[in-house]
Amino acid sequence: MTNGKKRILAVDDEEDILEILAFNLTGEGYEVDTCISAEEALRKNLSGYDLFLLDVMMGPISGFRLAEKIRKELALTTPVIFLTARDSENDRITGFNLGADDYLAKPFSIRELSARVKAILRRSSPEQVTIETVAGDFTVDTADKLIFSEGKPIELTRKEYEILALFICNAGKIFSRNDILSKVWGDEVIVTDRTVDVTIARIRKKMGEKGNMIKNKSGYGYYFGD
Amino acid sequence: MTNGKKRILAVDDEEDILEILAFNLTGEGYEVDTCISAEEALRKNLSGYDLFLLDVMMGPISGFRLAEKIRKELALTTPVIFLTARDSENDRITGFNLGADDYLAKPFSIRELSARVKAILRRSSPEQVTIETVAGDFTVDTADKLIFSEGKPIELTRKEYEILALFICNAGKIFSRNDILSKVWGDEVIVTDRTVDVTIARIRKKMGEKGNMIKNKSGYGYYFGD
DNA sequence: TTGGTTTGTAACATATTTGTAACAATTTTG
DNA sequence: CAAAATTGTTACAAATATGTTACAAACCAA
Repeated sequence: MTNGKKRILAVDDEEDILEILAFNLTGEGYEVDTCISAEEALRKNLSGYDLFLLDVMMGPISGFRLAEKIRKELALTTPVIFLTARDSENDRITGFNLGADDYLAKPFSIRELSARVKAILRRSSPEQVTIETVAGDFTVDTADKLIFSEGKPIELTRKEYEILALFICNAGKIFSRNDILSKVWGDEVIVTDRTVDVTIARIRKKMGEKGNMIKNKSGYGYYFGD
Repeated sequence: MTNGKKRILAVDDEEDILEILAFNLTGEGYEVDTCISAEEALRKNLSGYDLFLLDVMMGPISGFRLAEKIRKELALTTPVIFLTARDSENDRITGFNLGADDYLAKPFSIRELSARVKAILRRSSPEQVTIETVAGDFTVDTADKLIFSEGKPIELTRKEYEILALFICNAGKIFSRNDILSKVWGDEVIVTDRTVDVTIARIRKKMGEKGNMIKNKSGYGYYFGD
């Protein structure tokens, strides 16, 4: 997990379905890989995923058998959602015995898909309430997205908060503009690297006197601290 | 407007049983929801119920395990009655450790059922009159599902009540639209996240001058208080 | 059923945040 | 010490996010 995004592997023998899944879930902020068969999936490193979406009916190895292999041979507890047109009692029972966390009957609506995915992922990773404190009387509250200076919150927008939190939690470490761009903006978004400068100027202003805690090392980047 | 009816959630993998439960308890003046599996129940917002009726033997997640999740993961103290054909000493112990408030062995008579339910709800009611008070003269009465501002009740619908109660009981904590959706609507309901905005607008309006106690932090979500 | 209430959606109006470009100030380098 | 490169600052434009309204759909009690 490079950027905090949840990784999903979708396995289905229909190219169309894979495209729909990938397109929509990527849009929801997930990182989506796809496989056209169970065999292809088994050649991958499956331990890096947070969720599997498996078609039940495909090729020689069904979604059920793939799930079984994942659970038993690879000993993974990663949640699984089965995609299926079938809805008989028999199928459900087979699926649940294999530890299916949910079912999605085709055809499914995009909303239903993303709701189920969201629900499963949330359940498997409870929210964390971290409170980190750093020198210079700065406190970062990652739950409420607040940064305090001497006990008083600084009014920051989202990007501003993300940058300052990054700095404070890594005080002293120098971040190049590209580091900041990829960590705060993500890798898909393309903005001028001067945007970073402007955003930092805005943070400094909101920090008042303490604004000079954000330093610049010419030619390298920005960092926080003395 | 929220009515004062007690809400019961019945979970059993037999459709027939669910119908019997729903029909009879509704007739007794309760509001009854049903789920055909523990998985389905877990996708709901479970904090809004006053009693759970759980079948012990079902699917991959038994009633015992469901109760465990309710107690531990969701941190709810809502009373639980187990429905079971089994009656061994072993089962009883497991159930009571999980905080079972009663047992009902299948087949059970309707009279027995409603007597047990009434007894449990009466017993748990007094303690359920949780009254939490927060700054700004707001009081939440979780038993009657009422919220008072300066002693006077605000006329809220169910969703409105749930959101405002969530906010007041967690004053200062920021909730994203997704947080609110999954806590108030549950994970099985699929609605646009803008629905949250509209509902909050409605709450604010009903709160009158105090409406601005519900704040928004752009890009993050809503919270109550300063 | 019926009519009233609640809830969900879409469309539009505002407000806030973010991105860019231009230019000023500073630092680095030869 | 200049010239070049880098960084700081400002004002404005574009993109996002939120507030609000009206109406449709779902729900519920009689």
